[in-house]
This record gives sequence, structure tokens and C-alpha cells, in this order.
Amino acid sequence: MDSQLQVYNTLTRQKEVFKPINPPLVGMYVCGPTVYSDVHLGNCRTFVSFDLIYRYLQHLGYKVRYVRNITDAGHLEGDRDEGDDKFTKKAKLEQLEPMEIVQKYTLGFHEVMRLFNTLPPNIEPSATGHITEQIEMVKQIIDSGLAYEVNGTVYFDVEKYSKDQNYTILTNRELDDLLANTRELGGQDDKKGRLDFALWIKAKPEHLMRWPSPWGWGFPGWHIECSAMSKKYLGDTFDIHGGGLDLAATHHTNEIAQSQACNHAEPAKYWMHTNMLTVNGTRMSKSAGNGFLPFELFTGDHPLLSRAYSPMTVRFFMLQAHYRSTLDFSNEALEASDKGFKRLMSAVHLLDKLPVAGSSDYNVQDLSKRCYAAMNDDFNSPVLIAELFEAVRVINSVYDGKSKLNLESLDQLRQLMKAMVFDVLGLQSEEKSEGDLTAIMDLLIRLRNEAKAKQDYATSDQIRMSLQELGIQLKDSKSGTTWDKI
RNA sequence: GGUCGGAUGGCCGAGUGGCUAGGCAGAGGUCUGCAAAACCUUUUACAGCGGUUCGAAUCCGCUUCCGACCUCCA
Repeated sequence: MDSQLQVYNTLTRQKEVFKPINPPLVGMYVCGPTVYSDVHLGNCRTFVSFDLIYRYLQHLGYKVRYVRNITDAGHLEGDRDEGDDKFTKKAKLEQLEPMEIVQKYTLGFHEVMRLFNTLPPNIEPSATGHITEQIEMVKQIIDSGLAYEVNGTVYFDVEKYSKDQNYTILTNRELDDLLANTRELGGQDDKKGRLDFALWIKAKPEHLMRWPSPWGWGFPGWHIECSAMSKKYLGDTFDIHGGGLDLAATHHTNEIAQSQACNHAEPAKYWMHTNMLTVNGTRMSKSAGNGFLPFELFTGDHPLLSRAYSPMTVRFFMLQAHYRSTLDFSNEALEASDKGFKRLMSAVHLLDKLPVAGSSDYNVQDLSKRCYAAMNDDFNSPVLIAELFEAVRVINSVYDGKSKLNLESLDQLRQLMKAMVFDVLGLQSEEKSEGDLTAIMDLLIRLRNEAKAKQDYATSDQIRMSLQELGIQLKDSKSGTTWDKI
């Protein structure tokens, strides 16, 4: 591998050579889901993207501590610092305890992540499990003079912070523009500045999820959990902080301010943001009502889908676009990914059946370099996949006897394909256990060949057609007959 | 309204100042008993208008259209 890993840093708006603070250790924090309803496919894309990043960093030999939180407290409905949090509201709707909601959707989230074959993070802290740390952080921010309490609610003083620090460092906007364009907030708001945001929020007596604090009973504000938990598990300054692009302007901007106010240090060296999944060009979101739920995809039970698509097809579909590009979702696009994914996996399976030649007419070393160059260029999975399809063509050619590979090249190719397809892209074969089937298929293929030899095409075609109906496709070639599930 | 980012062939999507990713779909061929699969060949492109340049789809400007953020959101 010649090239160095480059990552796009939202802070500097350019690609930078990746240099961890304490190599080979890498600390990575990714903002996880708010577990008050089912994750939709847009959420999943972010976590699949960071799974790719996590996997590739590990593949390069980095020892990564990957922290992804579960938000189970504190997010408010609407734009006011009052009212129920999402969990309480949802709990009333479903007549459940708030923590029942949390449990239900956390389990659902984990199941979906498992189906997408994402590696679990090393630490998955929850907001409710770190109330003490959040209170401690709020205290320190107050001590630094950058937060103030009004009536049991603590606010961050953005304008005061902006005197010494660049509040809009992530999005590069002018503070004056923000001040001029921030929407007028309604009614009972005690904060001094329009941009000030709540660190701790006073809870009404009937509020179910609330904790004691130096400022009375309340619950943590919108952004403090990530600052507190990333500090606890990764330190004041760590390597990568990631999340969806929609979090940059508000959530991450405020996180940086909180961490700076508390620790007097940049929380993260590299800020990485994944782009949105769109449907017909519009962002997929719950509020827009155009969200796809993973299970709707896996069952095909959705008006825009013609059939079910497997988790690996969807993962492959996501990886065929760069993580910083929007990706437009459609039945047609999924159909294309489904076929491409199957073609790729068929070739991977064929790797073990290739004949060895005395010489090679394909340079695996070059291919390998191009694969790593693609991934080193800010995790460019679509280019990597394009290179892998070149390998697919070579594999099929060799199997057809039209190209040849010697033992060394073949070994290199096997290792490369296995590493890229399974370890880096995180794809997995979806064929169910078929150890039993192999013997039966061998028998059927032999019977068919015997019938063909006798020119009994009625019988041979019947075998082929019947298997087709059972979802098994026979593939004839000069080297014999193989089969695949369709 | 403010800020930012897009516009690539039938669809999804990379990329680059000159050597025109990739997948799917379409066309032709090889193979096959016929197919399928596979392989080979191949048709549709870089929103529009100017400018810079020997050369631009790639850089600059303008226009049109679209999106994201500015409010919880991956």
C-alpha cells in the first residue's frame, strides 16, 4: 500500500492525511439513535457508513475504540425548552413506561444493526446512565462563566462564548447572520440570548423522567450527553467525531462549545459527516413522512417497492455511493444493486473453484493497490466496488478457461477479495446453511448430465425448470455445472 | 429570507483540465441440444449561456432548476 489514508474533515472543509493522536489507538465517537421510535433507513445509512470507516481503520491495523451512544433521555419535542421529552410523550401514546419505550426501540435498533452486519461499537453508553457526568459537566461550564441558571434551567451563553471562541467553526457561518435569522422563540423562555441552548432543563412535577441536580429536579439538555460521554470514554480530545450531516449545524456546533467551555480543548480532531438518504430527491425523515423502515424493505411491504430486498442488498446499495454524497432511494436502484451484489458474491464463491495455471495474465498487485488507493481516498467505497467488479470479470474468465492465474496470483486474489468484500465492506453471504443441499445438488446435476448425454432433453429440462421454481439456478460452463440460489 | 451544497447517459452512481469508473437496463456476438450463467463488442452523458486555456464535462462568471441546514432529526 503506497498511499496514505485521507479523510475529509468538516472542520477544515478539505481532505487531510489521517494522523491519530496516539497511534495505533484511534478514538471514534458517533452520535447514535434516539430510541423513541423505529430507526428508519436514513438512520441506518449513517451507521453503515461509520461501520465501513470502523472496519477499514481496523483493517489498516488501528486499534479503534468506537463509542456510539443511545439517546434515551433529554430530547425535546419542538423548539422550546419546555414540555415533555420524546420518551414521555411516546410513553403516553403507547401507555408504557418511558424506559419500556427505550428498551423496545433499543432492541429493535440492535436487531436492525445486526441484520445489516454492522460491527457493534466497543462502548454503547446511554444518556440515562450518565446523568452524573452530565451534571458535573454543566457545573464546570457554569464555573467557567459560560452558562447561567434561570428558574432551575441552565443555559449556555453563546454570545459570551463567541467573544473568545469561534462558535460557528463547524459550519463557517457568521454569528451575526445566525442572530439575525434565528427564528423567534415562543413565550415562556428565560434565556438571555436567542442562540443560547439548554444544558439542564427543569422538569415539571408530573414529568416521569427526571433527576435531582444542584438546580432542582430536571433532565439533561439536547447536546450535553454526547459531550459528557465522549469525554468520559475517549478523553478531552479524541480522533474522530461523526454523525449525520443534519447534526452538524446544531448538535455538533453546541457539542464543540460545551467541550471547549468545560475542557478548554477541541473535542475532536476530525469531524466526519455522512450525507442523507433521499427519496425522489427529498431527504428521508420521519417528519417528512417519507421514511422507509428496514423491515418494510426486508418484507417488500411498501407501496414504492415491487418486492422484498435483503439486508445485504441494501447494504451493498448504500456502499455503492460515497458516504458524503446524497443517495437517492428507489425500487429501480435497489433492483440494480440486488443483481450486482449477487454477481459479486457468485464470483467470490467461485474463487475456490478456479484452476491454477503456470503463469498469470493478470496483475493482482496492481488491483490491490487500486483497491487501497480507493479506500485511502476518504473511504471511497464506490470506487473500491468498481475495482472489485474488474476482479469479478477476471475470476469468471479464469473459470471459463479464457484467462489464467498462477498459484501466487490466485492466493493474492483470494486474500484481497476476502479482505475487501467481507472485512472492509462488511458484506456477507446470504445463503442459508446448505451443507445438506450440496450432496443432493451433485446428484441432480449428475442425473441431468446423464439425461443430456442420452439426449433426453425432456428430463434434463424438467430438472432445470423444477430447480428454477425452487429458487435454484443452474449455471453451465465448460468446466461443469454450478448452482446458485436466486 | 440567510448560509451551504448539488445538477453526469433509461436508472443508481464515481471521477478527472487532455488518456472518456462501475453496477443495472438496452443492442449484437461467442458458448449451448435450447436456454440461463459467463465472456467479448456496443448505443445513449457530463443543466444552459459566456469566459480562461493549445485543450473543459472538469477552472471562473452568470442563468435556470433541485436539495440540505438555519427548529427535534442520522
